[in-house]
Amino acid sequence: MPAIRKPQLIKATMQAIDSAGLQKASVAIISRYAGVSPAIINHYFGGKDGLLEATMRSVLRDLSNAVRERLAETDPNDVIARIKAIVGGNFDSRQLDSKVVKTWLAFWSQAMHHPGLFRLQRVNEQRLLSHLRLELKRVLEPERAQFVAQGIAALIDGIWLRGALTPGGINSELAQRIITDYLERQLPPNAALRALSTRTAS
Amino acid sequence: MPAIRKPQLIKATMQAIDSAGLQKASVAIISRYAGVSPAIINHYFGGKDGLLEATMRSVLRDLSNAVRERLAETDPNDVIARIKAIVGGNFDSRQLDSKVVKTWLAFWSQAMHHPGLFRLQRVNEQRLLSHLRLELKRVLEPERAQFVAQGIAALIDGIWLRGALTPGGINSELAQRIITDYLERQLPPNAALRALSTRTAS
DNA sequence: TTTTTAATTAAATGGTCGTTTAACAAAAGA
DNA sequence: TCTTTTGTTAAACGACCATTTAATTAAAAA
Repeated sequence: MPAIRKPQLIKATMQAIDSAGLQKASVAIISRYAGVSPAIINHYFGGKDGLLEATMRSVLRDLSNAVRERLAETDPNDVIARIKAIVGGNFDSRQLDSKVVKTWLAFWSQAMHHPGLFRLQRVNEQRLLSHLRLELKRVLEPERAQFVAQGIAALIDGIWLRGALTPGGINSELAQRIITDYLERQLPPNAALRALSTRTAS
Repeated sequence: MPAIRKPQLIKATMQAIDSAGLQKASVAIISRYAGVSPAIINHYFGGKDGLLEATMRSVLRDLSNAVRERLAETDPNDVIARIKAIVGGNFDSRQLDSKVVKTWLAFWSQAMHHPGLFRLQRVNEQRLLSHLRLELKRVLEPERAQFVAQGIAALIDGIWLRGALTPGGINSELAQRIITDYLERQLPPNAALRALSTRTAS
């Protein structure tokens, strides 16, 4: 099993979805993008369903990797910076090309009626929420942290959703400005300082 | 042409999408939900595409009607109340059942690759934005109004999107609380008063 | 080099798709 | 009532679908 084939087919799947839509992304079209025979999809993924699930997994993994990378190089005690890192990871330029955004939306819609994709989507959604809540709890009361986390998550997904239908795609800078602005108006005036002093006191 | 058929088929389409997804919503399945023959779809809508477009148009029309109704019975000079009316219309209980939300999302995803649906979606999106901007301009500077309008629109769509994958569906009360909270933190402290006094002075 | 295994494909299969055609039923008009 | 129009359907059509089979090519092992 050449290690090249799987990523190659996943990329071809995204191209097919980008240009024809999930509806018309048949194994014939996908394999044509990959320059291989249709039968090979069954050989590597056990069927079209397996390929689609792998493709969605790939999109979600890349996204959460972008978040993880940014969190890793952010001061563990700078709450505001950490939330901005989470947001920034969700608007990482590598993830914002049309191919990825359209695939993401197509799968979100598909997940409603596909248990495998549904579970994937849900796990990811919960992880985003809990990352946000974890940081927010250091500067807000727990229930308030939950509330704001939901607001930020809705903003992220809403901007992605609208970006999928905007000719120019997602405006990463504007997106982060909207969310940062939301965040700053939710935090107490000196939240950054308080978070730091809490740490030094413990 | 019995006037009953068209709405009947549109409703059947939403039922099919709700329970099987747009992918598997074939004319056979849709017509079975409507209790008629598959051929009748071509007779009334000229083809499956016509039915899908009519269904999307129906969903979007119902939504903007809900907004219009609420705006009509709101004081034209109470900016905050008017924005809340727009938001409330987008979370009207009549529009929030699974059938409608799933159909909405399926079409949003579909619109990316279907010029007819794309145009529909885009017109609606712009109308929401301009309704919001119009009101916000009375209490905020124009560019700030545009900024906040985008934030509110993203929150609305993001909450719908996330609601489509939440087992319990959209929590209308929480949704409106999140957006109202956002709005109030964006407005100057006495925005309501200022808007009113502007009117009485003109 | 020969043999064996792995990767790939062309072709065939059964199924479902959306649409069309031609026949049938029901209602409306004469 | 008889005729004509309208609404509806069953059946057939060709196209495309995902998947399987058996044959072919390429790589690895002997």
